[in-house]
Amino acid sequence: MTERRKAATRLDIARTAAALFVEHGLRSTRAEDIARAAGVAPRTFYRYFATKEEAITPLLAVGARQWVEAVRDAPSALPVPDALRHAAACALTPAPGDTAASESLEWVRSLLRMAADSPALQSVWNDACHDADATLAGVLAARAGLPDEAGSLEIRLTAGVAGAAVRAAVETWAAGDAPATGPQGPAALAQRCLASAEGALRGA
Amino acid sequence: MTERRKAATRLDIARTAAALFVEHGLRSTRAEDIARAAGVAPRTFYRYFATKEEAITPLLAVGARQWVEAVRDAPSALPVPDALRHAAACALTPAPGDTAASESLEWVRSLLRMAADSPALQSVWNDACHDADATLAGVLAARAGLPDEAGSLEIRLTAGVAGAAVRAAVETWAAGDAPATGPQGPAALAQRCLASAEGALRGA
DNA sequence: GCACTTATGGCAGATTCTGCCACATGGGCA
DNA sequence: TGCCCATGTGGCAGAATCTGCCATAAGTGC
Repeated sequence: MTERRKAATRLDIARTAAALFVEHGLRSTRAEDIARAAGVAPRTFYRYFATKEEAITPLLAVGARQWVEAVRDAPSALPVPDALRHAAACALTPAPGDTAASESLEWVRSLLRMAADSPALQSVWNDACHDADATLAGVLAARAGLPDEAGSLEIRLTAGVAGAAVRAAVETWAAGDAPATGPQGPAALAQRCLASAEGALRGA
Repeated sequence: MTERRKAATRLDIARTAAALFVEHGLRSTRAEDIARAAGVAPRTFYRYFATKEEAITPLLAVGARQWVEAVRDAPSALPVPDALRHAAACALTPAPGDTAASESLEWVRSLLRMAADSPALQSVWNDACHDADATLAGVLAARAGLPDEAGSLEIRLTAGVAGAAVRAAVETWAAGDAPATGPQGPAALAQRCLASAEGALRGA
């Protein structure tokens, strides 16, 4: 239960940080400001995040998390490429009326745009993508029946390629003005990318 | 000419930093220590690198640079997947007797192992890989005749997939004890990965 | 050799980050 | 319920990181 509390404050801090970054700019927002606005002590902030830029990680990771979990929960009879595509569609398509999901995607867009001229934020996004690749590799390994072999070259390659495909889709969407749903939305783009990459995804 | 000088000191600092990291550990090496050992002022160090971890970037990027340039210099008649494979083979195979290339690879191995238990170093590696993807996308766009469209979804996808393949190969090699040449070397692994991913590389 | 651009060094100071310890909070158990 | 303990939190001191500013030196072109 205490785990749940920690995750909640973690998300609280993340949302607070993102809001401050968007409102006042990344540069003129200090870690102390985020902490105060989030209602925690500076020392506590640094127990959750190593740097102020890292504070937005939970917001960037939520989509990836849903994707990976959807892959885990996909019927094991489904071929890997299909499981990846279906999971991406689920994770990146906000259900009509689900404002939380839509707003989550819009936050990602705002943050990615901000990251365009901030190496530190860009780095956070890179890390988030890499973490997603790593956990996806673990899920694919489990799916393949391998006990703990997320380190296998084939698994790593598949996870990396799938991750690159979804990443390209999300970044392309975020760079434009298309709505989160529809043919230019992240889900649709990811379908196309994963389809293009299908040949490289059969290896797992 | 001043450009060349700057690149030289940049590499100097990088080598100094890597040596200190390996010898005394990342934690107990301060930015000031690196600066002194490299013969520059701390203030100058921070003009080259934003953080002490970032100082190793040039060492991680040299291989990627060679790969991308080999792709650029490949005959334009060569299909993209073949160009990528051939370039990877050239960039990751140290010529017999070329101790510089071999040692460069060994440095990468040491640094990647150190990065295994240092989020900050891992982040630097992620950034290096992403930079490589981005420049590769530019080269592929030029190859395809597109004026400046490194931002096209297809190009980005291809570069991302190719980058993921080579990255998986290099990381797998670095995690093991295989020599830099031979069937378990990075070049050979990259060949296999790029071959597996070939289906996803025809899009450009 | 002379002007000029540009890199470097040094210093002050803001900010970031960490170690340490005391306190509070919340979950488990009698 | 009431106590106990594990654990999260706050506060403070201090180290390390990072930046702005200006003076100086180095090197670049005329």
